Amino acid sequence: MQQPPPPSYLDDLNPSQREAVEAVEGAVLVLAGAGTGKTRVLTTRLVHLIQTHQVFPSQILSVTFTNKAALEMKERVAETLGQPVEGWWLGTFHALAARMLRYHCPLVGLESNYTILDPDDQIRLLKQIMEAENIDTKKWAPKMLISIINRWKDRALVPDDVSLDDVGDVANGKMLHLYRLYQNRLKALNACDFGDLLLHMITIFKDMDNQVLADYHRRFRYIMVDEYQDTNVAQYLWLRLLAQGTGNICCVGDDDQSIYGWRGAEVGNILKFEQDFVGAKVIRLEQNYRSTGHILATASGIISYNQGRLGKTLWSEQEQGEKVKLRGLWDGQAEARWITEEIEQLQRQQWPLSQIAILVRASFLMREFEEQFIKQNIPYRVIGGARFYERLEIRDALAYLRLVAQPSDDLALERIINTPKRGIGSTTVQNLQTHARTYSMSLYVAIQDMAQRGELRAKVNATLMALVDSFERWKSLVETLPHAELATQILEESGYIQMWKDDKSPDSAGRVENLKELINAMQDFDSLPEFLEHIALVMDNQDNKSRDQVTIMTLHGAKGLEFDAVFLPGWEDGLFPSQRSLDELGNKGLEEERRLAYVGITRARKRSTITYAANRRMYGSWISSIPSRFVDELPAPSIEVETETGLYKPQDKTPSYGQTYTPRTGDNFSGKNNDLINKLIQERRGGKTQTTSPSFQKDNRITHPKFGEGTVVHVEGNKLDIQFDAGEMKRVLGSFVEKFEE
DNA sequence: TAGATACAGCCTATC
DNA sequence: GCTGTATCTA
Repeated sequence: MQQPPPPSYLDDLNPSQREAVEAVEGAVLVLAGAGTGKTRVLTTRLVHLIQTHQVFPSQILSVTFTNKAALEMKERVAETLGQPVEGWWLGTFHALAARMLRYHCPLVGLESNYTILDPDDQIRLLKQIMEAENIDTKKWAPKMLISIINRWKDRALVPDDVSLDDVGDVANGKMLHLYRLYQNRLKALNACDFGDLLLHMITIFKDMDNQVLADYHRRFRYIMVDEYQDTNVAQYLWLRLLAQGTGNICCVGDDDQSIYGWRGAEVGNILKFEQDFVGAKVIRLEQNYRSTGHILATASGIISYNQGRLGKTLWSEQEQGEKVKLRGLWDGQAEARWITEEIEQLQRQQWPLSQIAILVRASFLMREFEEQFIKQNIPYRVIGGARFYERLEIRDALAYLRLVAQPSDDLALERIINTPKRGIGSTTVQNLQTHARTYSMSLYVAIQDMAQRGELRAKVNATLMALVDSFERWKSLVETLPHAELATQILEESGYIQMWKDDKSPDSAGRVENLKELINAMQDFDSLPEFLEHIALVMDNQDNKSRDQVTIMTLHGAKGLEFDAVFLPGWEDGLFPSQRSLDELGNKGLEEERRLAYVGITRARKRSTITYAANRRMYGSWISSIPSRFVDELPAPSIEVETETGLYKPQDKTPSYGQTYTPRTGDNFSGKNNDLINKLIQERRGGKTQTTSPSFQKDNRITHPKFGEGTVVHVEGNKLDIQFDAGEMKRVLGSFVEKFEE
């Protein structure tokens, strides 16, 4: 018998890629360095399973971190196969867990129409609990405490699992108690948060009295995981429980690109893979197809300073190319100006703008670039910022819909009970909450109950009964009216749309548009609950990458992407590596920052440029910095230094980070000339117009709305000491006074 | 109840 | 330097 020829989809793979594709049985870890064809391996492997091993797509579970990654995989597989794949379990950890939980939620005490709370709801809920427990929400920020709970959930710790040593004196030693109360509240609200989606499924899997895990073992023959270095403990356990069936699990990742430790990712998962899955095969993808030699050498040079790596040696057949440029500049504005000039030069040399990116450590750095681009008329797009479903008006509209779908959703009711304004104040809401708590009922029921007992003031009673009547009417329409029409009706009858139409602020028109877009999006779904789950788990910002624009984004956002030319500004100690990471996580934090640098440099195909500024405006005051310690780690043979004299001499580095730099009061530094630009930026972003408050100097004449006219005698940051003409000497904030032109 | 003033805190960001 | 929120006052 003759061997059949190997399938053609294997043709373009190098030996290690091919090995990774063909190793279908058992546990496999594919260590895929930056630019080594990771996505290609994942998609080809799936095609291989389906075509050569005759696996049904419904027997394959593929997990990603983002919807974008899932979508990309789906598209690429369809492309290779020539048709879309049906029945494949492909999605994010949370979407897949939610899909499972819909079936099994009664096992953890939830009804199938449970609500998935967003991070904002989580905070509000915890805050309420803290207030009820008399814990000072000023001393202990709810935002901070909820992140402790989230980290516990990342580690798959339910309240019973949390050890007392873990708790410390946070929230006066009541942290664990708060966690318990929080979980109880969620159950009472028939809700769960993102972490619970996985945690509940793990609880169900571990319970031997049900057959749930055994059923999934029969169902899934092959499991594939992308970005394994970003998994947290809960995700690892979820995967491991599922993989216990056939033992066929293939994880793809790169320990050098682990940059999400701060949100619970556990690099240990990838480092310990061989111990966790006994007999695991480790395959390294080391041939880089993306970057030129110097870029690769620079990235490798930096990352080699990290300890405890699995170790990979990236190599490439590409030419050495240009050296990585390094440039120091006077301040953030000069930096933006210089990079803009570089980009204009690339533009003249016919580099497409869509292949140029500016990757920043923190988003406040983006502003300076936007200003320059607007000035120079360079088209750009900013990735990041508020997502569609995070917008105020979308969240309000969703609250109405959530309440119709699930009347016990107290958080939704609180959100809209006085939006639009109905004359229901915090006192009324508090009374309702007390009543609801006393009788263990939802707020919605509490309204009806209090009304019946005649415990509400006549005016409030009338308003609330009208609201309840509306909701009852909308609820009765859920089954009969198409939900997009129902949503339109709700937003009109509640007066919510009208509220924005009447609003005079410049962004209200945009908000009305967004609401229309929301209703449009609803039409693609069969039911209201299905839509609500989609919006919580799957809704992505679609980016219009078709146009020829420079991309401005964070380093985190850039992982997985590539560009011809990449600019990496802000390489200053304290900013990058970020002081906060160093303070909070020490060497671990430093290494994660270094991996971020590695991710940044390896995004570039042909040109990589690193810059730093001696002075930068941060939160309104000026900060002087020294170049990032990573600058010293750049391998000299691959670097071309282009530094203005006097700004940076490696031998003569005087640590001055944190010192305040007194700005020149000239035009470059005052907010004066930026008013027009601010307006332009706001227009593009669709946001409201912001006013730049003028900077004040001694002897400026001012007016204050309350105290009248006066003279500035002393300036301290944004605080001014003013001698008022009426005789009084006062210290006021600059934002409350106006310059007075005589 | 709602508008005005005061003031803290701010990185990265998926679902 | 902006924004969200806590607190005060009409």
